[in-house]
Amino acid sequence: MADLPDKTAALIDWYLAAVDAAELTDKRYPVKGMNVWTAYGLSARRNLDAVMIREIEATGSRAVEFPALIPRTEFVKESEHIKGFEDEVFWVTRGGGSDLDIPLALRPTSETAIYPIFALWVRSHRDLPLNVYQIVNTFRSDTKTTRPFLRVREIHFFEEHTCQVDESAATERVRSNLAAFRKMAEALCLPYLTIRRPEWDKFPGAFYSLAFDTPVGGAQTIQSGTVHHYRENFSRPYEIRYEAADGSQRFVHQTTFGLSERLLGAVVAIHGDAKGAVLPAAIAPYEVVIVPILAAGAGEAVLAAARGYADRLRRHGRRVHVDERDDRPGAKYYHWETRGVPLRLDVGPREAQTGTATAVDRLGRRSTVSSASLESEVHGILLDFDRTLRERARAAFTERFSVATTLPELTGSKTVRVLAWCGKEECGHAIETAIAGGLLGTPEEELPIPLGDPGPCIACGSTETPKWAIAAQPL
RNA sequence: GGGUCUGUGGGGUAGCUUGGUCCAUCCUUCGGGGUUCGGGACUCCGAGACGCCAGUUCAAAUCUGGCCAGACCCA
Repeated sequence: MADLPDKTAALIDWYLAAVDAAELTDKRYPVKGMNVWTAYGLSARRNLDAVMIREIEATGSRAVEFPALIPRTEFVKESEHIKGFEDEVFWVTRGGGSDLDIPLALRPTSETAIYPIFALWVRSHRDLPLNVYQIVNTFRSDTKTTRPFLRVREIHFFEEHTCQVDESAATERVRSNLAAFRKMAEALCLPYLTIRRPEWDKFPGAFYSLAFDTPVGGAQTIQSGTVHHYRENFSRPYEIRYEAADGSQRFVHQTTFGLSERLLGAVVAIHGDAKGAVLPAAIAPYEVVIVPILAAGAGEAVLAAARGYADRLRRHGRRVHVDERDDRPGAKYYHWETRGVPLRLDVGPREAQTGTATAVDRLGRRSTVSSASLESEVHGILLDFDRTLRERARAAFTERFSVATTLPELTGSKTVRVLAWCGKEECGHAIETAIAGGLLGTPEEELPIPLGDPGPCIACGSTETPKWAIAAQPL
């Protein structure tokens, strides 16, 4: 079995090989940026979806689904939005043998599909807030190099769209989304920083955009989600109005919250090691794989014990697989380690006889569990596994930021950089050029490294309105 | 968006300049058999490819064009 490329030396090469080896996706489909979801990968994705659904529904959001095709006439109503997306929209221009009178856009995102209908749904302040989400595929004709999960042209997209009575209610919805994402990231053991994007990089049409960025090594980050405040930018062109209690007609203030399979990519990139993927229990297709060790003569008793353990764990809601393939145990260990399974239980003649199992978690920690307390011990091991993953990722997270005080320092940077920025766009672009990446924006929360007040702008030296900002390269 | 390059079994390669000797080769993968089974087993038998579509030619993996996919560089 070929070893993976070194993760610290060549992160992207490691990532591509690790995703491939874990069989999370098959990238041989002959359309650029569109990959096949394998059974294993789809299972992980559905578990990820379940985490999103659980946390967003806890905040009162309900699932809807809108069509994938949007008439050009609706698509073009908000000018900033169109400018932002027109270069990457796939158009459907023919139906059967004839050209369509009105071309149909294959949604790159769903504002323009949803908002004409929101205008029908929202009549009164009693209809508000309107909080709905959908998990659908969206399409963007990205011209850059595509990468499984991180940059694809068919995106598995979670998008919440909301309508609120006014700006402050919308701001409150943004905060609620940030809190929901905090819980999702907790389940994925994923550290991140919430960053307010600069004006030129916000979502097209948004009032402001907040993004969740996770440093993954070197100066590189993965943007794993965004929350946008739209104010009335869309409700005006789409005429989403309501009658307030005082009888006046008002436009709603809107927000959106977007996530995608990038989260899965971020999880692989953050937790994976030299053996391959490492998946937190919340999204692992199998939380536990049982490997029966079928030494000559003891086969039946061993298999019976292994299957018995699996049944009991399944009754407790665990996702369990018994690897009964005719293969040697060592080969099976590597197989499941590459796929990131959190916990392995070995059951051989010894264990079958003593009523135990040998537990080895994906971090290589070994213990013996006894049949009598199987369910609770496995539960405890998985909790500890996630906790350790979280702590390990958090420790690495704090080391992935460093302060830069001059532009030349940004060149060839080995970490994400924290720097003082005056807020001017031209200075922002100078910073982006220097780091050969992006100015992610200004952090919305405390940074993981100690900081005083920001000094003069790293680009122009102005001391008027410097703020701490983050510069990085996209993976 | 512009440019350069690449595409050979499931994965990695040789062959391409100068068309025929080539349906090759190694490590793996897959199917079957046997010996095995507590950290990537061994062995035997077998399967499997020239990105796609045209063109040139007696003859195309090889030359030409278009398309698709991928990599890198520039904007």
